[in-house]
Amino acid sequence: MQDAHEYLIAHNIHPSQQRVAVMRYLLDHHIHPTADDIYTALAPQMPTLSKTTIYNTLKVFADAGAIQVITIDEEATRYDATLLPHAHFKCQKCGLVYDIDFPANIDPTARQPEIPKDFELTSVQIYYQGICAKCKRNQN
Amino acid sequence: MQDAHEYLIAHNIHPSQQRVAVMRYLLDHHIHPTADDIYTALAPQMPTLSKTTIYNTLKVFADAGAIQVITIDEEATRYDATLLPHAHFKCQKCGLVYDIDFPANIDPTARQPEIPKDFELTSVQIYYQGICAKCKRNQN
DNA sequence: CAAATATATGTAATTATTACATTTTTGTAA
DNA sequence: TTACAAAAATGTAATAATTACATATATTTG
Repeated sequence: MQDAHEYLIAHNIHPSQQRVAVMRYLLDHHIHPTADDIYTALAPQMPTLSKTTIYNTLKVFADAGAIQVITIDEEATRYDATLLPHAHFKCQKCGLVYDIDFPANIDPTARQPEIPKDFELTSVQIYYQGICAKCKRNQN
Repeated sequence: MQDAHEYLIAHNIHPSQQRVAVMRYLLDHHIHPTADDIYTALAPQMPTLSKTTIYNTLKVFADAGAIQVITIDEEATRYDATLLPHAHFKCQKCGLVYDIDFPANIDPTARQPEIPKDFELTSVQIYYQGICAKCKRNQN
């Protein structure tokens, strides 16, 4: 559980009240929330909070490389403050997105040999889909 | 360049005129089109074609496992008739999505050891992002 | 303090996608 | 072939995520 304030400063992001709140939420809830999830969670304690602010803030974070943008879900973009490389698994029944260790033999910080040499690589995302254990158990 | 009609039958999909047209487009254009791309391309030759039909058709294809659904792009879902496992690279400048060979040491048809044993795996998508060679050259 | 800049807010627009009711086409059996 | 049922296609309207934009508030700096 890191300090959101420090984390923002470390990424050269001015730590406004709203930004700290959003970042704290992301650091404390590794559930890959959507913009709406974050807004719904924070709005009660921040009556003037605007959903546009959530979107603006997430864009600032993403542009600064402070969070990962996850597009595994067709419906809505999800966000993840964990920068350590890891993959994601989306359950097709319940919709939950799980963290998965990165495949041992892929080093996402290294150049991927399959990509043409004159392409510049910025990020690697690995998305698995299937059915999670809980949903498998509940199947009739 | 495969025959769309045969391809549909091989996947137990009734080959209506519209479905054949959509599948033919996907087989002939490996550009990872959006639903709108497909509609825009086919509408001139099929005056009664409806965009809803495009969406319905793509859902039928996806459910039958005849195409891949690609969510690398935040804006719109993209579709790919190539079933051979491969990764994708999205250029952050021009937005083009390129095909990339799958990492040699990942066999997507095999069980991925990082996933819990009681999870059922259906698909693996690997998405790279960065800047393609063409856009790098055109940078000023 | 005052001006400039950065950040936040609210409303309205945009747009991909889906829901749903209706129409058309296709397959089948009398 | 004709009639009926099922499948597929169509059009319109709704939904919902995201963005554009104008305005307001807060913060920094001279």
